[in-house]
Amino acid sequence: MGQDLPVTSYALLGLLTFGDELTGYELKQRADATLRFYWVSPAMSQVYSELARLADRGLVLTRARRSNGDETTATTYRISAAGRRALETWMRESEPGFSVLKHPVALRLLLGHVVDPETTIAMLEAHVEALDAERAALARVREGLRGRDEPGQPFRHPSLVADWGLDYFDNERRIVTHLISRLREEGDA
Amino acid sequence: MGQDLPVTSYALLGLLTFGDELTGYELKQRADATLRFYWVSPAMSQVYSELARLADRGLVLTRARRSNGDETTATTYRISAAGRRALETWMRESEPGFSVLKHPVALRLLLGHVVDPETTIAMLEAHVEALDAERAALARVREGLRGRDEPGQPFRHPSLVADWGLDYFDNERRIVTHLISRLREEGDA
DNA sequence: ACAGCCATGTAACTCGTTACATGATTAC
DNA sequence: GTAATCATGTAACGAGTTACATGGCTGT
Repeated sequence: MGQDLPVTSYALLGLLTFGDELTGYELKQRADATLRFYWVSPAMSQVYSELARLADRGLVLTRARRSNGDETTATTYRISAAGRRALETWMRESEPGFSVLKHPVALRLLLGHVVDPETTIAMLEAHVEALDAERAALARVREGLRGRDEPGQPFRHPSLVADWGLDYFDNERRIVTHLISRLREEGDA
Repeated sequence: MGQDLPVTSYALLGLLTFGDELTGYELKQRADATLRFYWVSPAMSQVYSELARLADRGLVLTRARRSNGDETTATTYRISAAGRRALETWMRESEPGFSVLKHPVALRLLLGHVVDPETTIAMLEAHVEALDAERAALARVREGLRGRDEPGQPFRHPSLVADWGLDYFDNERRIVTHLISRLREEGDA
């Protein structure tokens, strides 16, 4: 039956459990706003192909929207009862597995002996700036959940995850800043 | 010339800059010990195909080891001068890009409204255990670098990255433990 | 009129995985 | 003798990307 799907499929399906009905385009935007921080935001083309597969298996239902005359320009998707069951079974019965981190900055620091110290320091400084920008983007998302983020409310769990993410960014910034000063001290010595 | 390679190729090439000569098998072990925490440890089969590609481009040099009679059972790889240049150019001239995190536990917490609170709490508790195990594995790696981890010594940078990783694990544990108590309080209310 | 966003998809391709296949050496 | 580890690869496949192609609608 519910032949196993990749995690990204379930992730997209999960984004449809917040009570609304979205176009592929809108789903991509939601993924960019949330999923991106903890998983990946699939390319536009993949969003469409995943939705097609989910529809194929009856896990989402489609509806034509905005029919002007004969032209149908948009299709919206909503999760089906079977989709909810499949998602719940997946959550309950499969192992999450451990996180996979692809951290190009850490990788390059590992190989720091290949370049001069200034290059490494500059890279870490740029990383701090990037972290600040990402943190700010997540903070805006978090703010958007205010008012519906209490226990029992619809965005309770998204808020918890966003708080986790913000804390992660704060800690990462602290570590990297500390690494920079360690490297600077070596340079002066 | 140095047609662009995927990051994983450069990562493997970088693991050969620590002054020794390894078989594919040994390189995989080194990747499991280090790369795994900040990047990915490629499958055995990919290690061999990446090495073949690197050799093809002259970035690594091969040598037959352990020839008993006529049989050659192992090939070792070392980085070439061209390989060092290519790696340095890559480090200096390409943008690292931002980290990609695939965090199945965060993803499932995001969708916590789909299952009952106990399921979510149990998942987070299992995650704490997994974190402890990973932290311990990294701590063993870090210990193995003691004595060669001072500024100017060969494992300086690997040590910095390992310290970063340990700090990350500590912080993650703290956050997740806190999330568990938040969820528990809600359950009691 | 033109830019930018909304909206949908196809095609080609690469990365990386699992499964499979083989065989030598070492430890108990 | 048999299990684990060392050692090397091939083949099939799937996930996910970029590039390409198309067109409507909205604001200036």
